[in-house]
Amino acid sequence: MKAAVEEAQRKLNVYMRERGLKHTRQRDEILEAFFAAGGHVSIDDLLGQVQERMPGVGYATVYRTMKLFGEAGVAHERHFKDGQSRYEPVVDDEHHDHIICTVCGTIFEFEDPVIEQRQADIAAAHGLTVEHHRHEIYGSCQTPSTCVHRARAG
Amino acid sequence: MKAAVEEAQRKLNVYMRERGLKHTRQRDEILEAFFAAGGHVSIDDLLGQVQERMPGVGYATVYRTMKLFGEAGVAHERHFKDGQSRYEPVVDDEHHDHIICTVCGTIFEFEDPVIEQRQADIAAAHGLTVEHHRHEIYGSCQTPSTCVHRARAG
DNA sequence: ATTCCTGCAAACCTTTTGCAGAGGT
DNA sequence: ACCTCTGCAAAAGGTTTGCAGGAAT
Repeated sequence: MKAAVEEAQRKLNVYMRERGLKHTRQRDEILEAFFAAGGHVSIDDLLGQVQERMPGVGYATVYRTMKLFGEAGVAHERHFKDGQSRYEPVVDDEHHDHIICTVCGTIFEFEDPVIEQRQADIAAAHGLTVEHHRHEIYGSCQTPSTCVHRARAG
Repeated sequence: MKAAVEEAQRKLNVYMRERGLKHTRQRDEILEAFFAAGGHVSIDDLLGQVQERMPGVGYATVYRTMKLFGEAGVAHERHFKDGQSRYEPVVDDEHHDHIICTVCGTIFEFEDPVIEQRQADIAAAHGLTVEHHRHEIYGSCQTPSTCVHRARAG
C-alpha cells in the first residue's frame, strides 16, 4: 500500500499550483508530521513535531497551514470537548465509517448502502444535499476478559 | 406530553440536594430558557434570553450553570465547527443525530429507525453490541444566496 | 451563621490578523 | 521583480477564575 502522504502531496500540489500558492519547507514538514502522527493531532502536537526539525516555526504557520490543508481537501478539522481543534487525514474516494469497540479500542470500518441512501433521503427532506458525513458507532463485546477483538488490538 | 423541563427540574433538584447546592432564580431562568430554546443553544443565545428577564446576569453565571447542568445530566455539551460550545437537553431513552447546513449553519435533528437497525446489525456482524453512536450529516442547499434555511438561522 | 452564588473584571487559552522581512516562482 | 509566506507580537474570540458582596439554607 502506497503511503497516504504521497497521495496527499499530489492533491496538495495541484491545489497550490492552481492558485499560485508556494511550496515551502514549513508546509512540507507540517504535512509529513501530520501524516506521521496518524490522526487526531492538535496544533500543539504538530508544532512540537515540526519544531524538532525546524525550531523557528510558530503557531501561526501551523494554523495557517492546517487551514490550507483543509481547503485542499487533505485534512479534516474536528472538535472534541477539550477546546482544541484536532485534525485527521482525509482518505479519498472511500468514505467509510467507523465502528469502535469500547472495550479494546479496535476500530473497524464499514460502509452501508442502506444507510447512505437514508442519509440522502433525510437530507433531501430538509432541503439539503449531502456533502459529507461522520458516523461512528461505539459498542462492546461482552466483557473485557472475553473481548474477541483484544487479540488483534494494537 | 409533559414538558421535558419538568423532568429536568426534578433531576436537577435531586442532584443539587445531594450535594448541598442552592436553588436560585438565575438557575431557574437559565433552565427555562434552555428548554424553551429547544436545542443547540450557545451561551450567547442563553444569555440573551435570560437577560430579557434578568438584566444583570453575566456570562460567568451562564457558563457555570450550564456546566452544572451538564454534571447533573440535564444538558449535553457539543462542539461543532464554529468554535462555540452548544448545549442540548438530554432526553432520556431517546437520542437524535444531526444534519448540518454548511451554508448557513442551521442544525436539524433527525432520528431514523432504519439507520438504527442497520447500525445494530453491522455491530452484531462484528461481534459488538451498540452502546452509543455519533452521526452527523453535513450538506448544503444550493448557494448561500438561495439558502432556504438562512431565514431561520440565528 | 454558614455556605454557596453571583457579577464584575481580570486572567487564560486557542485561534486569527497586521506587518515587515524572508523566501519561492 | 513579483507576490506569497513566515515569524513575531498583538488582537480577537470564547471560557475560566478570584474576589467581595448578596442570597439561600
